[in-house]
Order: sequence, then C-alpha cells, then structure tokens
Amino acid sequence: MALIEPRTLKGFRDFLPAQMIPREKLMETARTVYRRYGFVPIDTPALELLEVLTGKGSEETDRQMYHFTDAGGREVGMRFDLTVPFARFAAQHINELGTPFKRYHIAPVWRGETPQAGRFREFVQCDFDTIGTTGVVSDIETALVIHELLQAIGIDQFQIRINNRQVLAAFLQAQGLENSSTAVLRALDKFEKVGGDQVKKELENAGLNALQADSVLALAAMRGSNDELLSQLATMVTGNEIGEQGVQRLRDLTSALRAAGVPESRYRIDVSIARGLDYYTGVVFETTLGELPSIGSICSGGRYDNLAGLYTKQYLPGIGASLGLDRLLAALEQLGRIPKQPRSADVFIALFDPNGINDYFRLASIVRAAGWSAEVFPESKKLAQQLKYADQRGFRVALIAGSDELAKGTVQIKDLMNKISTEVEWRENPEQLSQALRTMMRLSDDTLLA
RNA sequence: GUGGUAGUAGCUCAGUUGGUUAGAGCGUUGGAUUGUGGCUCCGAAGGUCGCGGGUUCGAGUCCCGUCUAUCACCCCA
Repeated sequence: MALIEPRTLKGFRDFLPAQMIPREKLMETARTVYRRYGFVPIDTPALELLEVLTGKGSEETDRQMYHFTDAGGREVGMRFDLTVPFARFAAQHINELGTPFKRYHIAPVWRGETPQAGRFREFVQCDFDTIGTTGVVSDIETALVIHELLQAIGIDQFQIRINNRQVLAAFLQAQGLENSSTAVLRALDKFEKVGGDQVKKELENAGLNALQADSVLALAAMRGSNDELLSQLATMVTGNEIGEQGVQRLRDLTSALRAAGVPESRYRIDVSIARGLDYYTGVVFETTLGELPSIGSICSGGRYDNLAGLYTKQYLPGIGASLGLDRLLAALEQLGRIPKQPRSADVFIALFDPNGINDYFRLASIVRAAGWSAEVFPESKKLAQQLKYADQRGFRVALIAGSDELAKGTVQIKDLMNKISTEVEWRENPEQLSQALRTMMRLSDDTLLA
C-alpha cells in the first residue's frame, strides 16, 4: 500500500529535542520572571466561539483567523492571540478574581498568514497582563518585566520602543485626521523602513493634503533623547487634554525606568510605533533585538482600557505584553546562540557488567537523590562506544563500574571534560559518592566559566 | 492573498552545452587488542534528484503546474 508522505502543514513545525530543550528553558525563564512580579498562571481554550474573537484586533486579524463550523453548527475560531481570550476570561471571572488581577499565560496561538523567517502559523506567546487598574504604575511594571525578562534570557542588546496612543490620537485630532487614522498610523510605522518620500506618497494616496502629510512626516522625523522627545511632544499636544495625559504618562514611565536603573540604551520613545491592533488605548511597546532587528518585534504589548468592555459593563482596563517565544528562538538560532546538542542529563552510568544492573540503578538513584539527573545506558555495548555516546550528548560525568569495582563496592567517577577520574567507595557509604560528585560538578563549572 | 528566488543523502553542497550504474564532506552505523570518549584508518547503510505532467531516442539538467522554504507587499510575536 502506498505510504503517506510524513509532513507538517505549512507554517506548522515539529520540535526535536535540540529545539525543545532551549524552548522549555525559555518558558521556564518567563514563568520565573512573571512569578517574581506576582503574576499567576491561567489557561483558556484554544477554541472560542467566533463572536468572542472577531472584530477585536483589526480587519486583518479577522482575515488571518482560523475558523470553522463545528458539528453542532457553532461558528468556532482558533485564538489569534492571548489578549482577547484574556479579556473574555476576565469579564467572565472577575468577581471570583478581584482586581487588580495579574496573570501570565504561555500557550500557542494560530494565524493563517504567509510564513517567513520567525513567522509561523502556530507559535507560542508568553503573555503577562494586569487588569483592573489604569494607573501608570502598571505601565511602569510592564516595562520593567519586559526588561527583566530579556535580561534573564541572556540577551544583552535589545531596545524597548515606547509610544503612547493618546499622543498619537491628539496629533491626529489636531491635524483633522481622525478619520484616516489607520492609513496615517500605518504610513508612520513604515517611516524608518521605506523613508520619507515613500511615506509621503502613501499619505497623499490616502487623501491627505500637503500640509497634513508634512505634519505626519515631521512627527515621524522627530529625533533626540527621550527627554528631548518628551518636550517636543509636550509642545505638540499643548491644549489637548488626552495628548497631555499621554505625554505625562510617557514622562512618568521613562523617569521610573531611569530610577529603576534600566540603562538608557535599553528603551526609547519612538513616535512611529503605532501597532496595528485596534484595541490599544495608551502606552504601546515593541522590543527589537540589536543584533537582528529584521526579525521584528519579539516582545510587544500595550494598554487596552476598553477591550473587556466588549464582554461586560464592568470597567476592566488592562495592560500587558507578550514575548514571542518562537520568533525569539528563530532569532537566537540565526544568531547561533542555540547549542547544537543540549545536555540530556548530568551523569552517565555505563552499563559495563550485565550482571550488575541492580547496582547501576542503585547508583542512579543515589545520583538523583543528590540532585542531578542520571541516565543508565540501556545495553552492555563496548565501553568505548558508551563513552562516545556520553561525550556526544554532553554529559558532564560518567560513572564506570565493571565487575571488579562492583565486587569492591566502588565506582569510577570520570569528569568527561577533563578526563580526570577518581574511584570512590559507595556501597557502604553512598554519601561518599554524592560528595565526590559535588566536588567534580563544581570543578567542571569552573572550567566552563574559564 | 500577490510577486521575486530556491528545492539533489539526516545536514552543507558539487553535478560541466540534456547522455549510460547521481558524487563529496560532515553526521549515523560497524570494525581496527573481550575494560575507557572527542583524533586517525577501513567498511556499511542512506537518494522516487520536492511532487505531478510535458518536450526528447534520452531529463537532476529544458518547459508548465503544484507543494515547501525564503524575500518583498500586507500584517505581526
């Protein structure tokens, strides 16, 4: 019978251990950082009623959403992001949760768009959000979490770009552009990429007069330190209450970041960051990698004060951001920062003497009880082959015991990096083995640092 | 969804104006003194040349379609 070609859907991927191990590590880091700030975990279904999901992001997001009719005739959508389901979740459960409520959610989302480097149809987002407070404190905390998160992951060169929708709204209002806001913001967003002439052309196509187009270009061209930009923006929005509020919040945010000791190079006010998602109402964030800006934003978010209003009359303002796990991993891979062969376990136990199986498992449990992972080789192959396997999988230490050692109740502990081995007695006193391991692990840690 | 580029072993690629059994390196695997790894040497496995159709005596090589990847548009993590 004809074989079915084994393959995955366009934009969907399998993950081999070499990819999955760093992937899990990243999720673990995100969890740790989120918990450190008091965010708690939740989960929601992959599928929602279509009406819950559509019309919340933008026309484009609706077009990219996977949807179908289920066997009961219900219109069903696959979640496009984690923010919209969270707004639904909060509206539904807020009486049990109380406000403010801070949650994180690490889960896959699906978008039916054309795949590219760092863009997939199924990818994991690591969201954290705060709901039920409009204060600038949560704006600040969101930025601090983004910063700490990337730092914890071990990325040095990144920049959080910050803007505020209120400021943009004030600008649009002043120019009489409220009705073409989408086109204007889109053009603004492209400024850095395509340049002023192209943007101007686009603006004119969108029906702006020369005066209006020039004002947009002037906005896009604003440059300077964060403080300089703040004062320029303040002048621009003078007299507009919303705009003044936005500028003030940006000012509070940047001064808090400075006070928290976040290096100036790590964040920057950027008036061209607009974000396509319609639900943002205040501060917006995008984070780009200094070494690979072309992959796009790896951590984005912002304030959405009206999103839950679609599901409840209760006022539930929110703010949050999302780390794009798969995009970040794609970037790290391109930068050669993903180890080719990640370690499967710390300690390798050679199966030397087939009659000693019980002892090998006893050794393994001593190692595990001491806090390390251990693996017993499943066959009594030649020792050279077993050591080669151990070497290739990145084990740090091998335990070797043949019939001689087993008879004496000893085992050879071998540091695989330094090729140094010592023999210890373990049968009478297992603590000797864990002690010797501790010493050896410390030694190999030192060599790693050197 | 639209357009550009690409598609040969698990990976990186070679394959001369279309010509007979499609190659290399790395990796995998076995061996080179029945107790010690990353080096070396020898051997082996592994390819419907992405898939389908067409032109031709003959197609990995030319043409068309299709799928996938990638880039751009669009949007975004």
